[in-house]
Amino acid sequence: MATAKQSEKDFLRNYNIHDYDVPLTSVDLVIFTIRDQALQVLVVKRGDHPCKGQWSLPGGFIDIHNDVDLDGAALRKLKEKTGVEAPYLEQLQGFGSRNRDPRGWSTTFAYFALISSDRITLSHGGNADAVRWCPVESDEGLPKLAFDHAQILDVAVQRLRNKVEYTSLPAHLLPEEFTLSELQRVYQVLLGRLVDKSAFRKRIREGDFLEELPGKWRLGSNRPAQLYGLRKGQGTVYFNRLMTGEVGAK
Amino acid sequence: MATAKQSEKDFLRNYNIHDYDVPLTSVDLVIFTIRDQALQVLVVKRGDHPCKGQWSLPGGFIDIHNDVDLDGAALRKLKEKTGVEAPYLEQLQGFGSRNRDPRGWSTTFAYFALISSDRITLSHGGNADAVRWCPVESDEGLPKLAFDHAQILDVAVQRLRNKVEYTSLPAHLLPEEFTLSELQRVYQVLLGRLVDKSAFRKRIREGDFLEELPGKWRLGSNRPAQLYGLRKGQGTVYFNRLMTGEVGAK
DNA sequence: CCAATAGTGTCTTTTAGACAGTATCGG
DNA sequence: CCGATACTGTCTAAAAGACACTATTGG
Repeated sequence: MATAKQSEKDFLRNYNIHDYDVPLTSVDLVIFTIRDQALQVLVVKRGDHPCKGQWSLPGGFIDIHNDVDLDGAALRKLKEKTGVEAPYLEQLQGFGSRNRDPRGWSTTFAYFALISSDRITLSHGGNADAVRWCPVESDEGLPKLAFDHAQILDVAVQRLRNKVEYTSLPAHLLPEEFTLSELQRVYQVLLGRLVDKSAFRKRIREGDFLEELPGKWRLGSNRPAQLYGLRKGQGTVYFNRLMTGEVGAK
Repeated sequence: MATAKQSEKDFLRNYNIHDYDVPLTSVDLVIFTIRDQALQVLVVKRGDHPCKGQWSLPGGFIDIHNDVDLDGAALRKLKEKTGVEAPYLEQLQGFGSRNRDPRGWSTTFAYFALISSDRITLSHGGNADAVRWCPVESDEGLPKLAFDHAQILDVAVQRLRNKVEYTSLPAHLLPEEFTLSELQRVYQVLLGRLVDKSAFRKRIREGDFLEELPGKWRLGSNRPAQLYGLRKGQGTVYFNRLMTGEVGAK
């Protein structure tokens, strides 16, 4: 047994990754928010080669001396761009091919994040217009993205829209306190259709992931609205049916 | 404009990945099948360091000179181990950290595959018992796996069991021709519970992803059963509700 | 009082759930 | 005829869908 262990030790001592041809590895982020009643995504202007000057998703190489794991690397990059500490962050999908980066075979771990737009101050590196929000839908609003980032964004939007149908994810796009009507509007923006108020509220109530904030109200020139917050220590709720209804269908 | 292009060319000419510290990158496979009415997974005995002699999931480094993209790399490895060409293959999740491999910071793209056990002849490299199927459940059946492969397997099993509740995925675990009862048994094995026959068949019929094979029957000492096959050119079907029923609940 | 938005009640329609029943083979 | 498995029909219960109704503010 000592021999086998010794043999492994010898192997590791002699192992040098620089002897091999390996792909590049990065982490890229698709950071979503709701602004002006529309789904928007964060893009940055590249300051370095390759694709210098083009817009792209925020991201970059893994720093093997400082990053501990993939999630950590993604969180680090999110913090660098937005200052946000603990939003909703989920691994989206890996992408990798010999073509996607002119420097050679490269892979990326794409993450997608949901944040409330009012929690953020965009950190513009040196360049003043280096970071901005873009509406996902409008054809003129979204610039051509570097690398395969348009494809990554597509996959992310699909995944988000899909999950809206059966999860409580959209709540992460709102500030800490919000009304049910505000939440419903977010769902409607993401779904691209109106949903029935009564059915929506029944659904949310049964999901049981919100808590009423006692005595807190959104005031206006109408009936005050109860404020809610995400129930602590409760992850994403998966409903057991899709949201199939549409208002005015009959 | 010519200057910017030239600048990018100069940059790429001088770029050498060996100047940087990058992580290792591999692709690992969780290959599922149904054998003996149980969910089983393919494991291989490692022939090389590190973790030589330990069981692990099949996989290995990306070959940047021959692989075109991630999916291609995964398909190549699947073919090497099982000879299967076109099963159900889906990217599971990326894993990466400084600890998971003794050689240093490493990442892996885990895939999961579903295949029919009767389509396969395991290709035993040089070593006769280098590849085998293991039941996923039984505690004694599954050996300790190298690296973080136990965790990867866990995530894969969770994902599969989850998708069974609302997709047509389990059909890929059967041979080309099968009966509805056989399909129901697969669902039951994966769900770990019995489901009502009538409700099951209604669900499958409405999913409309199977086609009756006219004049083909499974015979026995009972009423013959209609054989079905997957409808061509139709991807996975997502039902809009979970399979909530349980037999004998009332 | 009116406009505007918040929130609830109720009837209808759909569909899953439960289980009993019929069908068709070999022996 | 019997055992076994395939397949269908029907009643019931529960939930979603549709929409009208009431509630409460500011002006």
